[in-house]
Amino acid sequence: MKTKGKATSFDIAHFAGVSQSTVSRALRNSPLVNEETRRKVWEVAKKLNYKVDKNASNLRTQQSATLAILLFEDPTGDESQINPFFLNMLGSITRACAKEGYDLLVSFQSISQDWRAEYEDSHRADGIILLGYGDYMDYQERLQNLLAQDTKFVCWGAKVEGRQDLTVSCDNYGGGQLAAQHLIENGRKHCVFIGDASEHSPEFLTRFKGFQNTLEQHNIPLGERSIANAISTEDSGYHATRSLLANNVKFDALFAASDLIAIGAIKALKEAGLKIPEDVNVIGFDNIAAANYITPSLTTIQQNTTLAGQMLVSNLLSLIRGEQIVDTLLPPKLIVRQSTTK
Amino acid sequence: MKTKGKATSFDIAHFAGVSQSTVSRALRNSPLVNEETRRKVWEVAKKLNYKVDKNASNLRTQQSATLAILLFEDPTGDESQINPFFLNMLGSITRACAKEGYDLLVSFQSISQDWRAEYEDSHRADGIILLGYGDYMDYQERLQNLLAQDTKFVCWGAKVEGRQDLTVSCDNYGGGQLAAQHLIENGRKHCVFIGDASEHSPEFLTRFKGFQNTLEQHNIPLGERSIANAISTEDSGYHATRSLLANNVKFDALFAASDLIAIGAIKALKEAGLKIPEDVNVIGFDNIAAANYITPSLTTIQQNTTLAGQMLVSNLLSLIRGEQIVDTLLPPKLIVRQSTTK
DNA sequence: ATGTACTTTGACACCGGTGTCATAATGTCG
DNA sequence: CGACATTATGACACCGGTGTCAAAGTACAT
Repeated sequence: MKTKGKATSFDIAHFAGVSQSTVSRALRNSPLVNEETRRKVWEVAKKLNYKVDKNASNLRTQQSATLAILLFEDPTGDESQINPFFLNMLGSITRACAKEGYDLLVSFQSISQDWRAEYEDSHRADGIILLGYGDYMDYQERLQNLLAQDTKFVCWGAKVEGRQDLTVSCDNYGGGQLAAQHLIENGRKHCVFIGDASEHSPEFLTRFKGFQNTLEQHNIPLGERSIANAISTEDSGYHATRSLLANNVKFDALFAASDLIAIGAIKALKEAGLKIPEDVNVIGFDNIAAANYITPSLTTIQQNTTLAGQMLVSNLLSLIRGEQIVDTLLPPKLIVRQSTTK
Repeated sequence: MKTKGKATSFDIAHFAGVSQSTVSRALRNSPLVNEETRRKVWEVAKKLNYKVDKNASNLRTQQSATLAILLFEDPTGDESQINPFFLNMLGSITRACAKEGYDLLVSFQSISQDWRAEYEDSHRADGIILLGYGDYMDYQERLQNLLAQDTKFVCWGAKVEGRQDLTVSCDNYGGGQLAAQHLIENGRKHCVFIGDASEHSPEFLTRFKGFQNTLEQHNIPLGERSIANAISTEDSGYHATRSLLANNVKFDALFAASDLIAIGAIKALKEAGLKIPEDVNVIGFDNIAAANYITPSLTTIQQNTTLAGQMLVSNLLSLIRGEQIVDTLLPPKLIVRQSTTK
C-alpha cells in the first residue's frame, strides 16, 4: 500500500480480511453487516485515511450531493468587483448548502459564453441555482432549454409572465409600496425614481410599479420626466441623478432601485448642495452593508439574503426530490435611517 | 433514446455509426480521428445535446479540473454574515478560476467539523485553497496532515515560521510600516494598536510588528497599555476602543488590524466626542467597501483581493503541475482618506 | 507482388465504487 | 430432523467514460 496513491476499498478489504462489497456496505453503515465486521472495517479505513472516491460513487449512483450556482456577470462589464448584493447571496447560499450537507459548485458566467446547464448535464450537480439581474441576451431561450431537458433549477429574481421556471424572490412590488408609503407619510409630494423601469430589469420594473401605483392611489402621480434610467452601479446612479437635476426636475423624494444607485444619487445631491433628508428624502433597495455606513445613512428596503439563500437551496432540494413546489416571495422590510428622518 | 435520461457516448456511437471509442476520441479532438468522422460525431452529439459525464471522466483520468476552497468560519460565531474581506476574496477566486477554466467547489467550514481534505482526498478537486484568519484549534496539525498526504494546497495568510505550506499573502509587515510612516508624517506621537497581537492571529501580529518596529525606529515607542485586543468585527473594535478610553490611555493615532475593527473604533471615538482626524488619526487594513463610505472615510492599507485571488489560483495550479513555486507576498498600498487628513 | 510506414478504427480492460443476486451460516418451529 | 426464515457475506455486473493494443485499410517504396 505505502504512499502509492490513495487507499481504495479493496485495500481495506484486504487488510480487514473481508470482501470489497462488505467494506462498501460497512462504511455506509448498512444494517446488513455484522456489528463486529463494521467496527473492524472502520478501524482499517481510519488507519489508511480512506475516503470514498466521489467520482466513482457519483457515477454509480447518478447523483452528486452537490448544487451548482451560476452567477451571471453584471452587465456593467466591470472586471473588478462583483455586485455586493450578489456576493452576499453567494455567502448565504454557501452557508445554506453547508447546512443541508450539500457542496456548492460555483461558476462565474460571462454573458458571452455558452452556459447551457453544463453542470447538471455533466452530472456534477443535482441542481442549479441561477443568480443574476435581468433578462438580457438569450436568457429566456436558455431557460426554456433547461426546462426542456428537465434540468432541476431555481432562479433568483422576478417572476416573468409566461416563464415556467421556479423562482425565489423578494416581493419587489411590496417593496416599492413600502417605499412609497414611507415617503407619503413623510409628506413628500414630488417623487422621482431612478433605475431601469423596463422589462429588461424585471425586478427593477416590479419595484417601480409598486412604487408608482401606491403613489397614484394617493394622488401623487409620477411624471415621465421623474424617471431616470440607471443600472445597478454607484456611477450610474450618480449620473442619472445629475441629469435629473440638470433637467430642472423638481423633487423632494428619491427612490432608487438599488442601494448602489442610491449611494450614487446621494453623492450627486450633496454636490448640488441639497440637504438630505431635509430637501430630498432618499430610499434605496437591498440593504447592503454600505447603506448603513454612508452619511447620511440610507433608508432602504431590505432583502433578507440569509433567508433567500435558504429558500433557494431548500426549494431546489424539494424540486430534486420531486416534490411539488411553488414560487416563493420573501417579505421586504423597510429599514428607516437618516436619509428619510432627522 | 427519447427522454430516457441523458445521452451517453454509446448513443452517439450508435447514431454516428462508429464505435464508442471513436466517439470519445472525436469529441476530445484527438488527431487520431478522421476529419469527416469528427464532424459527424460532433453533429450527432450536438443534436442529442450530449455532455461528457464528468464523474466517469474524472474517475478514469483521476483529475477533475476543479479547485476547492475551504472557507473557515470566523471565530466570531456570528451566524449571519461572512466577513466582507473574505467574501471579496471568494469573489475574486471565483473569477480567477473561471479564467483558468477550472471550476470551484466551495465549502464553508465550521471550526468544529473535521475538514481533513475531504475534497482532494475524495478526488473531487485537484487542489485546495485555504482561506481564513488565524491559527486556531488544531489548524497546524491539520496542515501537517495535508502535507503528509501530499495534498496540493495553498493558504491565504501569514507565513508561520516552521510551517511548510505554501502561502500567498499580503505583505502585512510592510503594511504595518506604511501605516506607521503615514502617522509619523502626520506628526503623530502617541499611537495605539487595536487587534490581536499574538501568534493566534499571525497576520495581525505581523501587521503589528511592522507598525511597532517602524515607530520605534522613529523613537515613538508603543507602550503595553497602547495595545488593545480585538478580533475582526466592528463590535470587537468598538469595545476595545472604549476600554482604551476608559483606561485613560492618551493617543492621537489609532491603527486597527482590520477595517471592521477601525469602523468600530471610529464609532467609539465619535461617541467619546473625539474629532477624527484632528484629535485622532485612524488607519485600518483591508480596504473593504465600507471604508470608503463611512464618515470620515477611512484611510487604510489596501490588500489587492483581485490579484490575491489570481495568485492563489495560479500558484495552486503550478503546484499541481509539479512546478517549483515559492511563497508570494503581495504589495500593500496606502489609501489616504479623511480619517488621517483634512 | 511484397514489405514497410502511416492512418484510422474497434475491442477491451480499467477507474472505484454501488446494487443485485446467490450462497453459506445460523436460528426457529412443527 | 427437515422445512423455512433470517442474517451475513462474496461474486459480479454496472455506471460512462479513457487509454492501450491489435488490426484493418491505404499509400508508397522496393
